[in-house]
Amino acid sequence: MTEPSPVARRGRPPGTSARELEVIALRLFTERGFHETTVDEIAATAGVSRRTFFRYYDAKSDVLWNEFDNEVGTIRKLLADAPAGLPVMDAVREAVLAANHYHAEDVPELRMRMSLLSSVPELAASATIHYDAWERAVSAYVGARTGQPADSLYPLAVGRAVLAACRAAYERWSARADADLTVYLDAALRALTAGFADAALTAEPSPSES
Amino acid sequence: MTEPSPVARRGRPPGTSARELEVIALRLFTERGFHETTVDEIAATAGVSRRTFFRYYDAKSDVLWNEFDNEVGTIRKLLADAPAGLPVMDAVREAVLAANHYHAEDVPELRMRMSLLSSVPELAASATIHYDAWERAVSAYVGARTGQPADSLYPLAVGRAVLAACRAAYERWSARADADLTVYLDAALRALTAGFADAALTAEPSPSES
DNA sequence: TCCTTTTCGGCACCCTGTGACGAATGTCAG
DNA sequence: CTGACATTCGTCACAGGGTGCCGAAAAGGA
Repeated sequence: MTEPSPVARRGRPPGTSARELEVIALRLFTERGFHETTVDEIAATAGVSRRTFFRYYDAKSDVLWNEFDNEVGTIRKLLADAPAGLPVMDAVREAVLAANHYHAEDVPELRMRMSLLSSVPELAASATIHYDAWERAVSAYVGARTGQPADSLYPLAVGRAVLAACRAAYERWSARADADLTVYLDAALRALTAGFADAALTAEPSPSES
Repeated sequence: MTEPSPVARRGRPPGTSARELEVIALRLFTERGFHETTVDEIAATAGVSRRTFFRYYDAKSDVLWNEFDNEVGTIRKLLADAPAGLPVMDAVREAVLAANHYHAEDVPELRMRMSLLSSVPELAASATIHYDAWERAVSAYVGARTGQPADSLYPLAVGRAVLAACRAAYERWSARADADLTVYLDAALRALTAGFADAALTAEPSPSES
């Protein structure tokens, strides 16, 4: 992501990386379960000490939120470049969809991560803090477009409701695995923009390629 | 709440109650902060041991979710009694508003609790599990009314989006304290049902009686 | 070789949460 | 009054998450 410096650095070289810890943790969590895997085991597998793990991540659960946190920056950028004439909710939907196009080779890992995040209560709880930044990215855009403070009722409600719809889409996609993630996201966000007026318009996506 | 048995019970009488622990914890959290207050201190103030606290609540943070958990039952009941002719989203909005009428004397405590729940990250994280039951109450109703499984995309999205809008209302009410909570809830839910089409319809409530 | 920089490891410590088990405190039956 | 029963409580031990502290390790640069 950010390695424009193949130049030799100064101090002792890192013994691992945030990404390596993430991959190892995801594997161990999937194999043995989240609660059954201790931070010591993750660190030991990576060949570092427990103390070092907590230098890369503030909490055990944070190790699975790397990619999601990156998505926030992507959405901010997409919203900033959205055409000013586009209706607000359309701009939001398109930005969210664009930020959720994954390469086919990344899908299996994405599935595992989402499966854990929705099935393990402790991980679901850790979501709140990370969701917050995502919501505020949307709220900030909506506030700017409507000329209201980002923390007033309308932008706040939009930001949270949009994430709520996306979470529903994530969850159904994760459970069914029969269509592209963006199909679910599009359906949920269109239903939201329609005020959930007609349930028939939001039937489950029909099977297609994943 | 449930004390239809003034008859003498059998074993050793309880040394405290869930409610007493809640009041004590709320006071200590407000005075010293959540993280700065240990479970030992709460228990000691109530005159019981730490182990006993965890017999009343599964986690330190659960102590502030008592009332909210009760609200879920109320909403379920209100939705069950909603007239079948009423549009789904209207029924949901009316049920939520009815469940959030508080006596004036309960408002200060409600404010303190909500203030903590939204300002302390650790408490915000604990919200997920409790919100889940709330969302499922709405999803179940929406699923029943639309003839879809409660865990399919549309009911799921509605349940979560409704809660999201309510949380935005809770937060603004908590921050401004200038109008009745139901005014904020009504505004947020109407904006949601309108698909967030017109921001002007969702200006902040103007000052009135609290 | 010595200095600076950066990361790492180990240790001590506090707190949350849980299981086990016996003691405390009440009612009820005889 | 006494013993059986039921329910809650307190103590203890323990695993694990998370943090502050400090010296050691491993690099580059002068």
